[in-house]
Amino acid sequence: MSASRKPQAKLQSERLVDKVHGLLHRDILSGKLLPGQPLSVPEISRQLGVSRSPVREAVLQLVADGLAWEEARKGAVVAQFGLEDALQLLEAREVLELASVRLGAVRATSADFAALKQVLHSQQLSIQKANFRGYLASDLEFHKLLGSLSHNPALGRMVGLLKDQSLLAQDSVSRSLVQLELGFKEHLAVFEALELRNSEEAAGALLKHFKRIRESLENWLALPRHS
Amino acid sequence: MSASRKPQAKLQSERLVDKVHGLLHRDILSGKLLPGQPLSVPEISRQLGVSRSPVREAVLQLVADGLAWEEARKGAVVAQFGLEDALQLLEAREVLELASVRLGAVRATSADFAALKQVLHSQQLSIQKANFRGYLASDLEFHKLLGSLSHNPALGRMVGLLKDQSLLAQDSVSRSLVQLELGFKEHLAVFEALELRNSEEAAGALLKHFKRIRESLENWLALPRHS
DNA sequence: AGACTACATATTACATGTAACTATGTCAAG
DNA sequence: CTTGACATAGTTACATGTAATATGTAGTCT
Repeated sequence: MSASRKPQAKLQSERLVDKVHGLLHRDILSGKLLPGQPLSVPEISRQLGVSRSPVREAVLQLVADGLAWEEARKGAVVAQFGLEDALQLLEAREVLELASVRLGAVRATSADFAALKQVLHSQQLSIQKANFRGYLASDLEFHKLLGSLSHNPALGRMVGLLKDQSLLAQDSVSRSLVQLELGFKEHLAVFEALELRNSEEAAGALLKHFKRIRESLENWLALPRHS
Repeated sequence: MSASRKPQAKLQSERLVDKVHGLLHRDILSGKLLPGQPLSVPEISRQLGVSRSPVREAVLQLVADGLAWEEARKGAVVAQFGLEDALQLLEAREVLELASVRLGAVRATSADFAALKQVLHSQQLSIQKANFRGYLASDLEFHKLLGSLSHNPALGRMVGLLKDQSLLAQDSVSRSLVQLELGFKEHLAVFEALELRNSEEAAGALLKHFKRIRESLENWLALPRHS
C-alpha cells in the first residue's frame, strides 16, 4: 500500500513553455545567445525538438522580461543595450534598490540575513578563485536579495528584472578582478549596515556602490576604444 | 496607374494580438471584467470571432502587465488585489514616482509641461462635472506622465504598469468627490513646483499626495464594514 | 449524511497547417 | 557601378486539431 503515494512533486510545473523559457533565459544571460541575434521561433523549435507554440510563448515571456525586443512582423531579437541604456538601467536600479534596502533594514528577517550571508560567502570564494562567471552569478543573486528585502513583491520583481537586463547590458564591458573585489567590499558594507538595521547607512553604502559602477561605466563610455 | 498606391499606412500594427490585448486591457480597467473572473481563451475567442492563438497571446500579455494572474493548467483570471496589495503597490509607486519627479524637475521639456497642463485641465473639468470615470482616466494619465518625466524608459514603463494595477486594486474602494478634488489640488502643487524646476518641493508635494492616499486606504482597511 | 467513484464538460498545453509578409539574392536595364 | 524588378527562402501571424488535465455532477457504497 505504501508504494502508491501520490505522483506528488514530480510534474509540478513541467510545462514545456517554462522549460524553454528557462533555457533561453539562461542562454541569453550566459552569453550563449548574443545581443541582436534573432530568436527565430521555427529555428529554436527545431533545435529543441518541440513544436512552435511553446517556443513562441517563451519568446514572448523574454520580451516581457526585457531580455528580448520584438518588432511587429519581424520577430524578436536578443536585447542589445548600448552604454546609454546601461546607464539608464543603473539609474532605475539605484532608485529601486536604495528604496528596498531602506525598507529592508526595518523588515529583514533572519532568513533574509542568512541568505545574504551565504551569497556573500560564495562571492568571496569566486573572487579567491578569480572565477568571473561565478562572481557575476552571485552578484546577480545578491542584488535580487536586496530587492526581496523590501518584502514588497512588486519592488522585488522589478529589481530582479532590471538586474537581469543590467547584466546583459554590461556583458560587453569587461571588468577586472580588482573591480570585482571592490564590488564585493561594497556589498559587505551594505550587509553590515543592514545587520545593525541602520537603514540610512545601508542606503548610503549601496549608493556608493552604484556611484562607483556608474562612474566606471561613464569612463568606459568616454574612452575612445570601444573595440 | 495612380490607383494602385501601396496599401500604405493601413495595416500598421494591425495585429489581432494587439487589438485583443487592447480590448481586454480596457475592459479590465473599466471594470467590465471583474477581478477574479476567469479569462477563458476559447470563450473570448468565440465572443470576438477570432481564433484562440491571438487571444492566448493577449492574455499572456495581460499576465505580464500584472493585470491578470495565471496558474499552470488552470488558466488566467483578472488580477484581484486585496487592501494589503493595494498598499504595497502604493509603496512601490511612491518610490518610483518620487524618483521620476526628482529627475523630471531637471529633465522635463516644454512638451512635457504642455502635456501635464492639458491633463490637469481635463481633471479640472472632470471634477466640475463630477465625472468620476473621467477623473480616474486623467489621474491615470497624470501619473504616467510623471513617470515619463524622468526620461528614463525603464522607470516610465514601471510607473505605468504599477499605476494600472493600482487602479484595478482601488477599484473597489469608493472615493468621494471631495477626495478627488483634494487629489487634483495636490497634483497642481506638484506641477507648480516642477515648473519652477524645484525638485525637492515637487517630490515633497507628491509625497503628501501619496501619504494622504495611503492613510485614506489604511482607514478604509481599519473600518469594519467592507461591504 | 458523508466519501468515493464514474462520467460529462470545458479548458489548457502542445502540435501542425497555411496565407501573407519580409528579407535576400539574382539579373537586366540605365 | 548602381538601380529596380523579380523570384526564392524563411518567418510571422493566425487558424485549427487533439491528448491530457481540471472541474462539476450524478450515482454508489458505507
